[in-house]
Amino acid sequence: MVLMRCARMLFDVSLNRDVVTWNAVLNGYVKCGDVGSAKKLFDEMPERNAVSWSVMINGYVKVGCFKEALEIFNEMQRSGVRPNHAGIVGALSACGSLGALDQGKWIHAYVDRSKMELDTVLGTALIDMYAKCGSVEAACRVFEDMSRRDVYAFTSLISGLSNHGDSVMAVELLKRMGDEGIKPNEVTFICILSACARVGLVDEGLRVFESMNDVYGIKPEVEHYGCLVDLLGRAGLLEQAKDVVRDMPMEPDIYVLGALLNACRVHGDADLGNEMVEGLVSRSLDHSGVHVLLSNIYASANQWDRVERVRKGMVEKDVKKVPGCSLIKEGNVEKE
DNA sequence: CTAGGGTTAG
Repeated sequence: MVLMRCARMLFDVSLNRDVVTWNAVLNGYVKCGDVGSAKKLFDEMPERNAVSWSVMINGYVKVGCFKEALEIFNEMQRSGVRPNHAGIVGALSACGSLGALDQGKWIHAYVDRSKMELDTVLGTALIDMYAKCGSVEAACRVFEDMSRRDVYAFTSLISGLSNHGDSVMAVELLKRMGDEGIKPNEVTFICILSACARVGLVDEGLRVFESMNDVYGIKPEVEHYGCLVDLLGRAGLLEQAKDVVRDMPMEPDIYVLGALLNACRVHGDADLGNEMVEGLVSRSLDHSGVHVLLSNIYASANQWDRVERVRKGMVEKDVKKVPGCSLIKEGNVEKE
């Protein structure tokens, strides 16, 4: 933040300001997450090239303003500047988040028409866009069209297949990665494990979890334990899920416990849910989502007096939580 | 080659 202000001052007094320099400052604002200042500067620029536009597009994507990102992309088309790979990738990512399939298809056609090379980054962006827009078939086609596939491309398709319930294909892709000599990473395993959890492929999921360390040399992190607890919990194997939480080599985080609580809700084990929440409070782990889950557990078990107690406790805790939350957020921003 | 780009459970 402070560095950015210094950079801006230097920029303002410098005499030799070409597009490259303007873009560097523009990019500085975007890196700080300050798209507002970036847009102001962008509007003042005497000359803009493809990089200027792509920085703005990706700046909006980064802060979740996907509509604005697509508006900038369209404006770029009107102004006659040809988009570069980065601009296309940013626009595709916005399409995926908005579920804008038609716009995404148009961009795909544009990529083909202008003979842009389908490299791993552009290919992954297309796979991701199609998968998020609900067209897994198109995502698969792009995947096969690519001349080279890396771990991002594989993981993106695995995630897409998983979200559409095709977990068997997702696990098969893990095997295919081996055939193509691509090493899965920690993100790949999160996608595979959650694919197995979704459709109840318990044995397959357990095998994959074991293989992480044994075959691929990747130490499971807390996120992977969260998937494992979810896998067992959804299948109704509450005791095994509880054992995992007890024996895991690190402190369970809110998602691990959330997965276990959710399993309690689905399988109607209000007592285990209650036991867990007491554990949570004693370790001062707190999250409003836990209270929502807990009250759903009691509701499923027809224990309405307990639902009421959770509701009261929630209100109290949420009031206490507000200053703490804002402190943490400010701390993070100040680090920049 | 440059200022710019892709995957994540709940």
